[in-house]
Order: sequence, then structure tokens, then C-alpha cells
Amino acid sequence: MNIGEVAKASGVSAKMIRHYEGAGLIQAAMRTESNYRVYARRDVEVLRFVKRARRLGFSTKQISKLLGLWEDRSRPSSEVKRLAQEHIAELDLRIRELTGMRDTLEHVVEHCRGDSRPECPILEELAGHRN
Amino acid sequence: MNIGEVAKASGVSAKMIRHYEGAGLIQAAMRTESNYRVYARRDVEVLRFVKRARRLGFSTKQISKLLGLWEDRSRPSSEVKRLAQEHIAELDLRIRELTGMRDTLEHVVEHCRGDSRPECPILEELAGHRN
DNA sequence: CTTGACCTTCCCATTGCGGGAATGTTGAAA
DNA sequence: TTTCAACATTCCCGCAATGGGAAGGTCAAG
Repeated sequence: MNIGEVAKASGVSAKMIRHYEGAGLIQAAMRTESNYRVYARRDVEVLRFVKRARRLGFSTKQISKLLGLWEDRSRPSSEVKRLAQEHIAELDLRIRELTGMRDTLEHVVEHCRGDSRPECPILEELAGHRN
Repeated sequence: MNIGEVAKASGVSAKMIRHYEGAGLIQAAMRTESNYRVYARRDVEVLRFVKRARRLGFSTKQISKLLGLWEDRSRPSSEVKRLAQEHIAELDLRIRELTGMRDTLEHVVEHCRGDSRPECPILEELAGHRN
């Protein structure tokens, strides 16, 4: 398979496949005599794995570890679980940060009339209640 | 005031102050004969405004608009409110995305024994329930 | 005058992805 | 067989927001 074909089959763009290869996430593909990358059916699975992991928000580094564990048939599932739990913790943190922002903002927005007059609690909040 | 002083007073790093200036977020500071940036007390307020807006997750572009509205004494508060509501919608979207990831992940993690054995529903999920 | 603490600009790295240019290869139609 | 479209290759630039650090200029106190 050419890179375009694996791309289509895996849902990962050719651009990103090259990127992942350069980043060491996936192994460098074999090349034809004319320097085209060659892929096997197995590579589609790997790329799909990467894609699903990305969808769940795992970073490139984390995915690298996950791939290693996936390929290690004697991995302890505890390691996978730990990795996943760390990621959940990161997600939770991010969610809390964003939720905090949203709640603060929502609260202030509620008090803004949103009409043609200039008085605006939102700007006052941003200005630190002065000015 | 020098850049270091405004930085300390506003809580925005000198590095970022220069960056904001280059990005057109804040006006270019006056310079001394020796090319040092010079700031007035008012600039501290502006930078604090920027900092609070950043804390609420507003992008540079949005902050630029907010600063414009802040300085426009005849702004209609509706414009500010609209901007803020758009941002809330973005935050909500992001929160929903992250929450979706976390919930999916949490669900799978619950089913992983996390012991020394290799069986792992997390990896199976990422592999697409094959392999 | 020296020295240390500032300041200046400029470049690099991060994270994940896309755009696009310049150039080489392939395969099928004319 | 030539030709042309559709691929492939590498390389550089962009995004957003921030930090690190180098090379060099300036200021104030001792």
C-alpha cells in the first residue's frame, strides 16, 4: 500500500502519517526503489489505534507508550491502567479549569443588560471593578 | 516605568508584554533615548485587563475586541455580551469534548483489572476490539 | 570605571495539524 | 511512445500562547 491508501484506510492523513513517523511514534516505513513508503495491512491497525487514542485526548508521548504496551504481549495491565488514569486526571483538571472559566463568565454575563447602553458588568469585571 | 516594573505590577511577564505589543494587542510603548520601553500607570490597568481576560480563556483576538469596547465609552453593552456569550459557547463545546473523552475512558478503565496480567480492555478499546 | 541588573532584538521549542511549493514517479490514455 | 493527471517526496511556513536563551546595549551604585 502507498501512503495515500493507508491514509484512506486508517483515517489518518498522509501528512500526519509522515509526521508520526518523524516523531518516532510509528516505525519508519519501508521504501520502494523510488523512495515511496510502503505499508502492510497491519499498519492500518496501528494507525487506527493511534487515531482512537488521539480521539481520547492522549498526547503523542502517551500514545507512544500505549503502542509499546499494546505490542508487548506480556505487559501488566496495571501499567496501561495507570497511564489511562493519569490521562483521566489531566482531563479532569482541564475540565475543571474550563468549567471555572465558564461559570465565572456566565455569572457576569447574566448581570449584563446587553442593550445599547455602555454600562457593562463584564467589562467592569475584566477591569477589576475599577474604571 | 520600565518593562520590568510594569511586568511586576501587572503580573504579565516582560516577555509577554513585548509579545502583546508585537501582536497589536496593546499599543506600542514610547521609548527612551536608549530605546527602553516606557510605561505609565494606566498601562498597568490595561495589562491587568488582558491578564484577567486570558484567565477567562479569551483568545488574543477576542481580547483585542474587548479592549476596544472597554475604551469606547459609548459601546453598546450588547456587543460585549455577545462576545462573551460566544466565548461561553466555545468553552461549553470544549468542555463537552473533554467530558466525552473522560467518560469513555473512565468506563473502559473500570473494566481493567490493573494487575500483572496482560489482558486489558483499555488496549482492546484502542485496538478497536480486535487483536 | 567596573559590575550586576536591567533592557534590546532575534531565534528556537513546544503541540498537532494543515497549506503549499518544488520536484520526482507511476500508470493509463492518446 | 509520448504525455498528463494523480500520486509521491522533502522542506518550509502558519496557527496560539508561552518560555528559554543568546548576543549585545544601558544604567546606577560602589
